[in-house]
Amino acid sequence: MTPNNPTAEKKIIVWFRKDLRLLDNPSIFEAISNGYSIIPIFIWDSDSNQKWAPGEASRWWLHNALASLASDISKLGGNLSFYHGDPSSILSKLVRESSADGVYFGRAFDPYGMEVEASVINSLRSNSIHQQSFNSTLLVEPWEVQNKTGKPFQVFTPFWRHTRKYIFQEPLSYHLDNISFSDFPSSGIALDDLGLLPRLDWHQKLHQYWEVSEDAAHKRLAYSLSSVVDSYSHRRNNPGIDGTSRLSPYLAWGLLSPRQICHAVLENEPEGSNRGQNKFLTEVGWREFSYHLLYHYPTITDQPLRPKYQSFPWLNDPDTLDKWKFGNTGYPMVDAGMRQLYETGWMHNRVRMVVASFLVKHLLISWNEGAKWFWDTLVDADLASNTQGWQWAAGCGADAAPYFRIFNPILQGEKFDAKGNYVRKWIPPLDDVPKKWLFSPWDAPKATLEDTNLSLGENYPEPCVDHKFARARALEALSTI
DNA sequence: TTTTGAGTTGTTCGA
DNA sequence: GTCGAACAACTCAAA
Repeated sequence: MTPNNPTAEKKIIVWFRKDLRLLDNPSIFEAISNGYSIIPIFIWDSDSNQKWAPGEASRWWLHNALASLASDISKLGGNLSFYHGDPSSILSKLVRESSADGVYFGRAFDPYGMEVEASVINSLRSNSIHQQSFNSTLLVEPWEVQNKTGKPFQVFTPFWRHTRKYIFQEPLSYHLDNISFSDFPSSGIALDDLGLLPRLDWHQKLHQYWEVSEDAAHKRLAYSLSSVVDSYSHRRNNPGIDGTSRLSPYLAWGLLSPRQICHAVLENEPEGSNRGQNKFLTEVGWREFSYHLLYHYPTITDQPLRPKYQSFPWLNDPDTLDKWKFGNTGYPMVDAGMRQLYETGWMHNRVRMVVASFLVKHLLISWNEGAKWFWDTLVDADLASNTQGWQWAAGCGADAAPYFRIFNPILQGEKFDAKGNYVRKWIPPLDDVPKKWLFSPWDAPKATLEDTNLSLGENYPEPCVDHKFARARALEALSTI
């Protein structure tokens, strides 16, 4: 569509969704390529009735990411506008008012995002408004990959064998100075009026742990390249050190693209064949795999991928669930993880597996409960990865792991937090407890504990379940299905 | 269609 | 303390 007056400014609306960045953004690239000035907007379209509406920590991150994006845009002479409501009607109205040529946006792959998108496409089409969508968040879109029988993959390794080649992509090349923003005045509302920040101010503390901006994402990426990637295959398992990328929250709202990450890693080692690099890139692959699964099996957010798990005899035990949520199970490795999560909005990946296995197998509480809690408390909450991770832990997902794999929370601590830095950091009463009893303090002789600050049942709980008993009970429950 | 090989991240037991 | 086997047979991908 061309404007009636060729000398008039050509305008396009860029609808930011889960791609809150200026670099490597296909909507922006396309706008530049076509000589458009951009009207940048964000629409908050969730309400409390919507299933899997972003959780509290995620909204905190979103709020700050939007503030940062708005500031970056204003430095370039633009103005990011915010709207609250139904994207279809907002976009149609905005195109009319601004006489923009149309709308560019990134595609979604989660059930709700796709529903919104379908309705937007219909509504714009029926109003003869030009719209174009792009892949702005994945290396490869879920429908581009299939196995030889034409079906979606359900096992990671063959999936990655087919998709790994997509790591060799160049980020889109353009200069920020070449972006031109339209001076169309904002008809939106203030960021604060989107109501993203939780009413309780527990989120205030998150600021001390996270810098939320596109710049910060690149700083962290640079740190990962210098100090994480090469030693990733072993250091990533130790939760007491800074051995992981911590890029997940930046990826979740698209402050960084997976393509940017892969490209940066491969600049040092073009084949990506160094062990640490390969492992690191494989984690990006797991994110892709999670989206692949969510797209092809959208019910897995709530239902097990393996149907026979529908009859699993989960326990309904709110009191014990609460102990787990707030880090009071009495198992230091589990509690350290849950406390780190509640305090910082993030948990080390190794510990996520331990706490998930504990909830699902030791406590026999449904993975749905764990997924909901993570969804609400993680700053990196991502529906695809969260769903995939929890189903994996519960054994009902796309993973052929044998069912008898039950993490031993004591051994996991001894193995991966060998020095005890991690549990001591998050559970101060354990400070003086000797290493031998650090992960199972209830086994320590009374005399040993007398020399420490630890007082079981007072400043740290007794274990809420016996490991041996719980393991046997889990195997028994698993044998019933 | 049938068959075969292989599968992110583990634990326990006994030699 | 270390090491290999058993756990118990499942599901998917590909030949």
